[in-house]
Amino acid sequence: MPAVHRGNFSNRQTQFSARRQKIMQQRKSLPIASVEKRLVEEVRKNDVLIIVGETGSGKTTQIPQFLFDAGFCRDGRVIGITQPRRVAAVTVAKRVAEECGVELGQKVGYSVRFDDTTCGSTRIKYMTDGLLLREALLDPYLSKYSVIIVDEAHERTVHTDVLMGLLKKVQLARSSSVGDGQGLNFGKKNLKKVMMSEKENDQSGRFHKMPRHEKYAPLKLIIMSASLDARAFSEYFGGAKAVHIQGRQFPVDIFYTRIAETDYLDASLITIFQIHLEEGPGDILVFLTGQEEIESVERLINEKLPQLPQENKKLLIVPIFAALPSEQQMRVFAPAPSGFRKVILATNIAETSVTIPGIKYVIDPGFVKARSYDPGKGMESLIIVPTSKSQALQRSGRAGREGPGKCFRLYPEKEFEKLEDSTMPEIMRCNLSNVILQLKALGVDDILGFDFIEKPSRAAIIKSLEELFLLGALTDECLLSDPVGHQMARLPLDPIYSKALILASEFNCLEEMLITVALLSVESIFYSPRDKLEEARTATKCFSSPEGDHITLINVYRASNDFLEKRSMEMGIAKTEKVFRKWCKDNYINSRSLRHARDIHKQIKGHVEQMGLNLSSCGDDMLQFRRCLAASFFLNAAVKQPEGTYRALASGQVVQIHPSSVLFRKKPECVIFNELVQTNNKIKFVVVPLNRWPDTGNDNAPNAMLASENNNGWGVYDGFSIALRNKLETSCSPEKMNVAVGDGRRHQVTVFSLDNEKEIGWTLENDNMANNA
DNA sequence: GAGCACTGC
Repeated sequence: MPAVHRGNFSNRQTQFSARRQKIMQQRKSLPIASVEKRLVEEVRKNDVLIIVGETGSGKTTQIPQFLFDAGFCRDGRVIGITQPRRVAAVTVAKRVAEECGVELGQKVGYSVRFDDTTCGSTRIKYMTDGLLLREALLDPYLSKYSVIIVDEAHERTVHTDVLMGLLKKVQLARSSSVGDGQGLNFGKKNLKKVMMSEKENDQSGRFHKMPRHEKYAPLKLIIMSASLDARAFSEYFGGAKAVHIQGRQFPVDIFYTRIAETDYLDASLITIFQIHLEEGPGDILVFLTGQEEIESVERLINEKLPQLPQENKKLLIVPIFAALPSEQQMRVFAPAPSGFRKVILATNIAETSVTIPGIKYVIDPGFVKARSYDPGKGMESLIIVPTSKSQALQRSGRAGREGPGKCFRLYPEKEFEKLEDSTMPEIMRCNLSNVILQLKALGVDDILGFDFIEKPSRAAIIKSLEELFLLGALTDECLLSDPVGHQMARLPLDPIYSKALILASEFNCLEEMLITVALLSVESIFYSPRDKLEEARTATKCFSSPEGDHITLINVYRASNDFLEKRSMEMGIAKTEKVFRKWCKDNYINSRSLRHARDIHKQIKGHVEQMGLNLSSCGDDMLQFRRCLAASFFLNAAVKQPEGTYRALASGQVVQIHPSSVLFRKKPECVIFNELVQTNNKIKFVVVPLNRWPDTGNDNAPNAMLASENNNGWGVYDGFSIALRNKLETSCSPEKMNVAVGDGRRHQVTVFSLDNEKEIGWTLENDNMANNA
């Protein structure tokens, strides 16, 4: 290897200082630079400050540096900045470390799940909002922070919403009514009162005043938001002051159609060609609602393209959506070949998560596929709905990042005025079980009285409280149970998965359950592109198990493990990584999803080991594992009906097994499922991974299924407990069962024995359950 | 024999 010449070195020095100088200039030219003094002054004067910063103002990178320079990190305290997304936390931290001229992970660092670069001397810490929530579990007063900045608050993720409610309490606790160091006690409520009283008021959320405690210095809060939503935040924080910072965005001309379009896909197609033929150079970004639309528009363009004159055929179509393998996603960043115009067909991923360079034209049909949750049916749905005004603004802004742009909204201007101002916050349309479990763990006992910026419906809260109760996470008084509730709250998983792990420890199949919940926690690991459906099916067939999807998933995981172990002994890590991706590709497995599942597996394994759970394997005894699945997922049980559909026991909802399940044809008598999804308003269903009900039994652990005629009861009788909707629970043994029934009505209950799937009748009456069989 | 936007711990 040639020696490094002195000349080389000083050359690098020069390059380095040239870069520093450039960074200094860039910093100074940001719109925010001129208001540094004023901003710092406002932070000193106000405990809560709302900062409305337009795109390109530099607020995210500059404000933490201003506050650091103004002395907000004295005495080793930290400025924390939260982001809704990992990429943002990582990239912004890298940029700020460079601007400060320090090594990443020292004065400036980031912390996201699976990746923490911070150390004891970190003073400016970028992180995801969910991670700060987790931190609060260990340190309820967030004592090391002097300032917490919640960035992108207008996006209103569940984490952001919960965080703001929590920060409001922490701030109060750290200034006037400081707690006694035992956590934030916000008042206790009795479960029965909570569930039964319809006249709850919101007063109960105020927590007990406690003597002033000198231990904690006051906490400054900064909420950064886009303009439309600033007022809501200000009101929530008692009329907090809002300041506005100019951005640096190029003008975008907005065009509307004269009349409403009946077919927005067709309209998109026409607009694409219109821009291509009539407008100057620049790439086009089209917002569509999903993979299916993207693929069909791509096909339509390619069909029309040959009809164009030779000189106009230079159009490059690039799709992007989250489920697309990373290598294909990367294609959007590559510049189009000379003379070509790039047309990017994207889902919402291009709205905030991915910034694509070179966009001059945006086509916005005005629709989005949105998830919502019906607490009554316990069912999620994905439905195409109109965007909100702020979403439309966000989309059009994508055309003005590098120069003036144009946005074509495929609806009339008067329709825009009718749109909602902002998208409904996620917390209003999701299952709250996880949120509630975390709040309980943070010492918030009265969920109905919690000061949410926007309170979820009472029905949704009650439903989730009930679910947590049935899982054993809450006591009769609606407090976190010990140890189960506390253990569940510690695990970064859906509560039902956490419970499954705890039970698996008793069933001696924790290793199998760890693999299962890791894989259930990620996006599907099976990748089947439409044009290669048959090949994909053949490839995945060798993993599939007649015992259900859960066991099929375990088979894939074990196969990938075997492959990795064998290869990593033969070759280095880098090479292993490469052949691993090849292995995934050959088997039609999404390597990104599998990698993600492996990360989760590793993290959760660490947690359960710390918790002292019994990390054992049931080996090839899958019956034991299926018993454990039945006992864990009893809330998600369904039984076959005469006509071949299924009835979900918890809700009575009629559902069907999704064709992607290995049990789709088999149609076993009883199943447990992983999710219930309704798509596009039809009487659909989707029951993803299923476990076939065990068909051979074991006298010592007689698992059975309970289903009452009027859908009021459900549960799995596993020799330990029966859970019944409407009044809950009791312990029992096979011989003697005492089931408390609050409404005093007679319930006809059917028990499906696992031995031979035969039915045994039970009558449930008041507090007694008598065997009818 | 159908299809699932996007994040996050």
